[in-house]
Amino acid sequence: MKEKIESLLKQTLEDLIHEGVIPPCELDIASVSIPPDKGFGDFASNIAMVLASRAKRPPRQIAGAIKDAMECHADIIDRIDIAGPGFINFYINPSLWVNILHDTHAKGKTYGTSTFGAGKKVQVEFVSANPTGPLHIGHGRGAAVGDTLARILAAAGFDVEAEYYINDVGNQMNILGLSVLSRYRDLFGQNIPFPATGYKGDYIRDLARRLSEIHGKNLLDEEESAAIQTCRKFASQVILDEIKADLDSFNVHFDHYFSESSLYSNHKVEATLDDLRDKDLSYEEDGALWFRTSSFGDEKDRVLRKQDGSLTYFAPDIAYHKDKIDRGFRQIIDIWGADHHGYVPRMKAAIEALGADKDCFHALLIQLVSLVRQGKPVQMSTRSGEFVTLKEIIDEVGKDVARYFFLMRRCDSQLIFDLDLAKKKSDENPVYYIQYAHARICSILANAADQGLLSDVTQADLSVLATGEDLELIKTIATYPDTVVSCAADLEPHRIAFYLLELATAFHRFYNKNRVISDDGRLTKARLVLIDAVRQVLSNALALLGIDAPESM
RNA sequence: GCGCCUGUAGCUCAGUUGGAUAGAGCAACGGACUUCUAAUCCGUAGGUCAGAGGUUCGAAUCCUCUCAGGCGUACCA
Repeated sequence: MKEKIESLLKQTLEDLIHEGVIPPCELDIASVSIPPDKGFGDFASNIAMVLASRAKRPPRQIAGAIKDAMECHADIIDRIDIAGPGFINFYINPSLWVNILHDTHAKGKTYGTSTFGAGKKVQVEFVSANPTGPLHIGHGRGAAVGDTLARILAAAGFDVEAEYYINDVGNQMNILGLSVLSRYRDLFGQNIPFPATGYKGDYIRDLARRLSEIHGKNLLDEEESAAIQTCRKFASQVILDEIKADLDSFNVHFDHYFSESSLYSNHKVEATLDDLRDKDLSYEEDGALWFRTSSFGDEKDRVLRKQDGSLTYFAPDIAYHKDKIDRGFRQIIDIWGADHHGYVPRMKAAIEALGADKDCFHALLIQLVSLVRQGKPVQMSTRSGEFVTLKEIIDEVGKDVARYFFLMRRCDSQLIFDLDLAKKKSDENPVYYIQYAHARICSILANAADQGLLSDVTQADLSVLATGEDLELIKTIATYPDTVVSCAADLEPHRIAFYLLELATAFHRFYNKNRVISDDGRLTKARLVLIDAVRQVLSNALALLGIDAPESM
């Protein structure tokens, strides 16, 4: 609908430029928006004000010329007003609005999808937590955002891949092995001081216990490095399996798990380092190998290989992103915790140095989540083992509430997750408000089915819906496809959460003021079509957030 | 010190990328169930958009400075 008005406006502008009424300009500036108040029509354009200084004529006069030229489209536009400093307000012919419902019905689950990103391969990489411990609440936000963003991009027509990068190489994995071995020895009375940097969570003791069930006390006799290896391998495998199970119960799905160690076994790290050296992008200094990231906007050069000969985290990460580029992704979206924001310039530099367009890389930074229980902040730290796991959150408040809470804020705004609030099954909880709207509709549809009213609704005369709350509902349904596109274009999934509230509100208001099933047969049929469309859109939008749409509550 | 994010109603947050009288939810107050689910609806009240300058027809939005909170500033990951 919006596009229709926009193209009409552009066409009119072109004609007026041709006639010399207004000076030449790019047609792109002719955009149409939904006004803040219903009194300003269905759509509005500020084009006359934008053109005013260029045309050296008052905006209202230009608006008048545009209005006169557009009034011939009476089949689409009911009325055109000029308001305020020079806004052009369009009132759409109600019979056109009503047609949206045919569209919703015909498209069903695909209503809201588009070809916006057609033909473009994008990758979203998220969570990517080290397999050194269970996922905690901070990972939960990244998981919900990443998974939802992937769903939104797919709905907008992109060819999307969701990927998890497993950091299964490096020092923290040895610390994990050492931590488990230490607890294992404890079980057999060997009291060796626990490593200062070790992981202290109870899950480490569980892993040690399970290891003892498999190996008995055999690991005590092994050489320490071999025993650490055994512990490490076992622990990371078990933990990764648990992470996958947690993600599954959170309705988060990945197309691909990418192992860091594969970069080594396929010699990709080596190849990348060679590549950088051959292009003179790296150099030796002070016994270390440096990458000239400062030539690409970073504030200083970065170390690839340390003095002790081992590689930094950065080195394989460059190889990893080179691999992403080689896989043909037009957009590479990394979802990171905001505490990693200092890492963005060097990754961008790396992308550019690798010869890719630096704008193809987006680091989406997710701000911190702090947990509040009974009004008090819950302290968390992975190393000390004091953290609330994602699994605990899901068990406590449910998957749907947890996902919605993570998705209802802009990513760059810090999130206070109030556990007591999340558990309340009341007005304070927006998730139930939205799901309740869906359940209510299902209930009405079931009633209608019992009365045999659903048989010939496709022939319903929808023109009876052209007023009041019925029309408001239709207009809200009509904005859904645009909302999905804007979320995909701006990488802002929270807008779907707000859209759902808006649609649920419009429905509840409609419900309280009107009856769907009434003595008026024509109106009943039309309204059954209407609420089924609302049900469909609620269900589609909830699916983007990975939240269930219950048929009864 | 430098860099990034945030600051909007008592609380939690939106604000379509510069547009019209700044909006929701919760909390407060007052109403609505003989009716398809009251986990709902309607009404009232609530604001120096942290502060000060600037840019222009027009600023919560863009620029500069100040203040406050968070994060970062590794040859850690």
